[in-house]
Amino acid sequence: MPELPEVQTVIDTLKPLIIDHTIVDVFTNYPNIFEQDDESFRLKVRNQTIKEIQRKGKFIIVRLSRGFIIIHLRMEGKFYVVDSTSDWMTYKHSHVFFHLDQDLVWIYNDVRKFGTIAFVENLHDHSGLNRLGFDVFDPGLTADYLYQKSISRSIPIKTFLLDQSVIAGIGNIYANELLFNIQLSPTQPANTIKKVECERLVEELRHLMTSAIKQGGTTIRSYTSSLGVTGLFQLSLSVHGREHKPCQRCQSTIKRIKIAGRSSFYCEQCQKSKLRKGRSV
DNA sequence: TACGATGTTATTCT
DNA sequence: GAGAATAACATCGT
Repeated sequence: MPELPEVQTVIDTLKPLIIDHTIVDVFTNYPNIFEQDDESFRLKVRNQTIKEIQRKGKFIIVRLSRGFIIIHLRMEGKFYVVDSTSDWMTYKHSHVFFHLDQDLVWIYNDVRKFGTIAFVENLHDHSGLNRLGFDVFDPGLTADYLYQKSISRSIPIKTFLLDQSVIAGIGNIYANELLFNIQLSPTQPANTIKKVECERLVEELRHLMTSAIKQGGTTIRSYTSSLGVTGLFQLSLSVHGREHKPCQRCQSTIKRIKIAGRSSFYCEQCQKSKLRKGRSV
């Protein structure tokens, strides 16, 4: 699935295709995708016009004339926008079909069916959105904020970075990349990270995400953004997926371990865990 | 063949 | 409350 840069790429690609179009009707062959009853979802969005598409963390927010559609692509969700006269009925793993005006079909496709779609009248009605901390690019995300949040957390820094209620938008790939870039061990407890390291974390995080978005998002395995636009950033990954390969900084061998059930790639030489008694700022 | 792994999040446990 | 385990599902590689 899409990480934040892919979500942004999907939004950028989708905007010119569906904004100002009206949803004529909605069909699904897998109602569980919806967080509510599929018939009530249909009645809520029918005859509404798509006004804007934005993002918070990895949630996609589609603003309608009245209310919002909140979409999370989870692991493998993606969109297609096709002409209604094409053979869209035959697409594999397509689960939701938004029939738009001017003979367009906006399709939600999800091999693993992990994604979610909901309609809400107001953004604060959505529990997933409510849980999120500051988005990666939200000015409220500062080193100080991160430091304060880390004080009560003994979990590995990598797990802390993946906690969407702290920072919204970091996924497994970018957590691995980020820690490699600033040379922190993924296993180091969050409450041993110094404030100056929080500053570097925030700075490098934005730099990493910005350059990934510029390159159209990462593609690993099955992901393609709408209309088959494929990201190119996977060529730029420094550690993720590079187990047994030489570290690009020191040539020693990249290791892979499990942290909180997620594959974590790192260099034992460059990313040594610094054990500290307490911590100084 | 069977099992483990895959970019995520919410829920349920201890 | 914090943190770990598990579930939702399909596919691919070992």
